[in-house]
Amino acid sequence: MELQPELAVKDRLLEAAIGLFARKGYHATSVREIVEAAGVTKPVLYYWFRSKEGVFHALMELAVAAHREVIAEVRAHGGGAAERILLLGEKVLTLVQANTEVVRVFDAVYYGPREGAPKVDFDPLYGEFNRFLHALVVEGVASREFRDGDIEAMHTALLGAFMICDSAVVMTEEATHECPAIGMGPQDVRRVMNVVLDGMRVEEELQ
Amino acid sequence: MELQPELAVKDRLLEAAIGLFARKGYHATSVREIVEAAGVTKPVLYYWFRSKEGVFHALMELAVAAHREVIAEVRAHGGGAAERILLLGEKVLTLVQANTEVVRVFDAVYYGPREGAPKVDFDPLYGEFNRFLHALVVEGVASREFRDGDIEAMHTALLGAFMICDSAVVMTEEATHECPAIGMGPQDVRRVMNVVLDGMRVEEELQ
DNA sequence: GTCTATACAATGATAGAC
DNA sequence: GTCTATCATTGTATAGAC
Repeated sequence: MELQPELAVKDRLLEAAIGLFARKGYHATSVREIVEAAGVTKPVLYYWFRSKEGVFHALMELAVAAHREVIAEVRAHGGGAAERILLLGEKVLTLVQANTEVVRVFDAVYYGPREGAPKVDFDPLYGEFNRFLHALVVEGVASREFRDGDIEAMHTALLGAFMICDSAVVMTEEATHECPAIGMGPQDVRRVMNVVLDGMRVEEELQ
Repeated sequence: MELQPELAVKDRLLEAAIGLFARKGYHATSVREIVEAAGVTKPVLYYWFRSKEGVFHALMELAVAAHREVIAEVRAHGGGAAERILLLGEKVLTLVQANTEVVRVFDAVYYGPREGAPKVDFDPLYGEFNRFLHALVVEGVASREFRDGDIEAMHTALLGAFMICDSAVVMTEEATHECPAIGMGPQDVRRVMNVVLDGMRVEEELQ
């Protein structure tokens, strides 16, 4: 008994913070709102996390763990470079789809101003994804699955293809822009990334 | 005389706001900081703009005007679909490059939480770009310059290619992610978008 | 048009009782 | 561990003098 009684309150605070950070942003969310949503009082938050920023970093750790797991799965998976690239996009987007609120929080910090925002190292999230994708492109060129072309441009184009899909999932609500007629599920990431891959594959059966 | 004496103070306030919004974000920037940076006092800001949000909307109007002009230039330009798509990417990125601070402000609002942020209609900016790009893709398919493939996927992939280049320009400072070895100028947008276009062109001379 | 001075709500954080 | 009560600070915005 008394093993994990923390989880109740701590997780309630974290859950409340996710929702509020996603809706109002980190800066605009007050400690008072978080604790009210969690049904506790201010000192409780300062007890479990050291500060408002501590809540954010606890949230970050959870996201990094989930992200690492997905990358590891694709890393362990076999198949050609193109197929693994598609699998990577598909799996990460599935993760994004299951955690839109958390992604919204990170996107806001990533694209938002650094000053005044919580100090965050995005490398375990975006950096790892990015390096893995680059390695897959290099691998594909080495195995002559891809053309011996502009590797950095290929990498960047694939990254862009994934990023726009990711955005489309997270922005669904009011952003009419992004991808007009695409519902955006894991299958759609394949469609979009395949357009890029078509420009990378060696010349034989395109389509 | 007395023709445009407003411009001095008003523009100084606007310039100060751009810098602060870009560095600290809209919400985190206080009216006090803006007026101090502009060398005036608070009531002056409330006199020229109606509120803090009024400053933001004035900034938006300037951006929309510049953006509209660039789009119109490409619209008036001749050439094939692919060449006009590349020109569009190149020109808009040049505009982005010349106004990184302003773009940072809008990116933060676009990717950031809507609640608590100034109400903004992004359609004159992103929507117009998006629709024009889509039209160019449709045009290319109709003229058999592009393959008769997945139009929405092609459009989305091109959009992603441009967006990642745009991000790379704006995020240069501390974001090691995005595009690793690409400096990102107008030429680089062509490189990246060309990878996507290679997957769209009808089968003949790839490369 | 631009100033000084200030109203008034809300913020992040803490002291100290229980 | 969780509470009540309160701190100092900062936020947007305005009244009224010049």
